[in-house]
Amino acid sequence: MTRPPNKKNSPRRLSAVTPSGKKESSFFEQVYEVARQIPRGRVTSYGAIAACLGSRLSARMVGWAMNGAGHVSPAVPAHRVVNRNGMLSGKHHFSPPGSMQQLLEAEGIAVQDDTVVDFERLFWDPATA
DNA sequence: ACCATGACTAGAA
DNA sequence: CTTCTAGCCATGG
Repeated sequence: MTRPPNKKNSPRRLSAVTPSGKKESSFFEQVYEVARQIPRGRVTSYGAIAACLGSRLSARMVGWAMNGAGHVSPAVPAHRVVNRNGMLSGKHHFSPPGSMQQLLEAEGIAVQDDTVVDFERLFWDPATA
């Protein structure tokens, strides 16, 4: 299929706010949308979301986007997003930091040593949605 | 325009 | 097995 010489992929141009709460960015909004699709009691990894957006290498941007997940609406279940190890790498960004684990346990997800138990079993792939 | 940072990941030693 | 390095892309200064 002929793909127009688009310099960049512009899937959607929704308004979102950067972690700094300054302007809007589509990248963050895409991350928020995927994150909101995470079923309750399930978890996913930054790379999975990044891959769904097109570049799994941009997992850093996903995590960074989550920085603004706390001030967007509807709220984004950032606590369901962990790294590919199943570790709650971003728990330090919660307030309090232990709230992330508490939220996961409230959904039936066992967390031990800051790591999701049976992470592979609870893993939810956005591409499979 | 350039440099530094960031809730990551995969690969190499 | 563990530990380190490099790549990645977007935002801020």
